[in-house]
Amino acid sequence: MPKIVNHEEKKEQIAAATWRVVLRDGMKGATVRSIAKEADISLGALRHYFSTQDELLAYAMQLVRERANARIQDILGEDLPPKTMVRRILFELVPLNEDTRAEMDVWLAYVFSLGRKADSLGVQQDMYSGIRKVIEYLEHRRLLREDLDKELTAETLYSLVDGLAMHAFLEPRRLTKERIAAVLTSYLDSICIDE
Amino acid sequence: MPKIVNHEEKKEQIAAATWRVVLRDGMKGATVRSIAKEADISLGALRHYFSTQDELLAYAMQLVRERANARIQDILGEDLPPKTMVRRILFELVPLNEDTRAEMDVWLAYVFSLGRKADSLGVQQDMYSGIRKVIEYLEHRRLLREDLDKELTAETLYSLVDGLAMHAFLEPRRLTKERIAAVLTSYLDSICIDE
DNA sequence: ATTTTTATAATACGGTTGTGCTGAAAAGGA
DNA sequence: TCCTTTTCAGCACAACCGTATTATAAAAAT
Repeated sequence: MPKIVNHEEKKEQIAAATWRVVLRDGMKGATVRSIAKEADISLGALRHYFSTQDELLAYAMQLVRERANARIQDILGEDLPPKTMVRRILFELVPLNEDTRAEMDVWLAYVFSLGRKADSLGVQQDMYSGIRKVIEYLEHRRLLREDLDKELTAETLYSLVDGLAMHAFLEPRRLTKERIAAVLTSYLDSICIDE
Repeated sequence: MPKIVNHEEKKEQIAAATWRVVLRDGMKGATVRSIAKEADISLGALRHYFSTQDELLAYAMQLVRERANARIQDILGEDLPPKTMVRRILFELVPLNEDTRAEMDVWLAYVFSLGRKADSLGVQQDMYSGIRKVIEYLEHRRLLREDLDKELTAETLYSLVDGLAMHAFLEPRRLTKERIAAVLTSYLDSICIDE
């Protein structure tokens, strides 16, 4: 056997380089050459790990999803008051620090570059059902106002979260993280029973 | 003087071809060549109206904005009950028919392809202030619940509108227009005084 | 009819793209 | 030591990109 190199680790390094390039130059600048340069490897080496550009981008972007999922799973493992836990989870889906902001920006640039393919590729498919579960969790803990339509509330919260992420991308100077947090908190309060 | 050709009209035809290309192939496929082909003109003819690609795209996308603005101005000119007028305006900002959906999809693909330039270019500048005015209009007509923070409410509504547009783009099969209308209507009701 | 200006077409050019191909270097197993 | 397999580098190629240049056609103005 040849030189030992952790395949998965190397692929993640390349994915990280991909993120940096997308953040710096947008999806248009995310060429295989510039990514290889950013990762400080040759074009041939890059192609050894990803045989096509689509494969590379799909991997790099799926990794973004997995990271976000992992963070949410961590929060679910903690022992927190229900409403605090819900707020913490929602705060992970919205750009409140430089890391999550970078993740969101990369993700948004990618999904919108897919054009009409985004639907069939099923990007962000389990997001709505995830938000749905959050709402049901609130109801189960008797924290949700009882006059609300659960489906509509979930859809509203879901749109609110991604709308905030979108505006944080397009207008980062106007939409500060404090403002994002305030919007999300106030909406959460508005659908919860006040006590 | 030479052959008479309505300059502005021709540019709008080319812009329309640009929209079709972006919808079909995404921003990546929006090359000057494919746009010229879609508009059924030569590359040289295209270049006679737009000397650079950026200029063409900027024109085509600003036209999208102007169309939306014009539709809203039309509604403002009508004589409608205040809440109906507000709902009608919000419905123009969200993809509820094939035309507005196409407009939104093209617009979203464009602004996200700009990457970090979007902020400095000030795309969708006056959107927030526009929503702000809608909220103030509701308050002035004594329709807005008085316990609400106006700024936060405007920011929430703004994010909700664009979040819905975004999801209509990414998940058109799940998020039907009926559902979009229901979400927007229910949120509008929730911030208005019930009577 | 001739001039002049615009509209359009055709072609060219330098650069970049994704991807394929070849071969060498490296390193564990025999 | 030799062999096999992985890792990686480099180059090549065809296609496409945005833009520039040039030439032709058309039509209003003189």
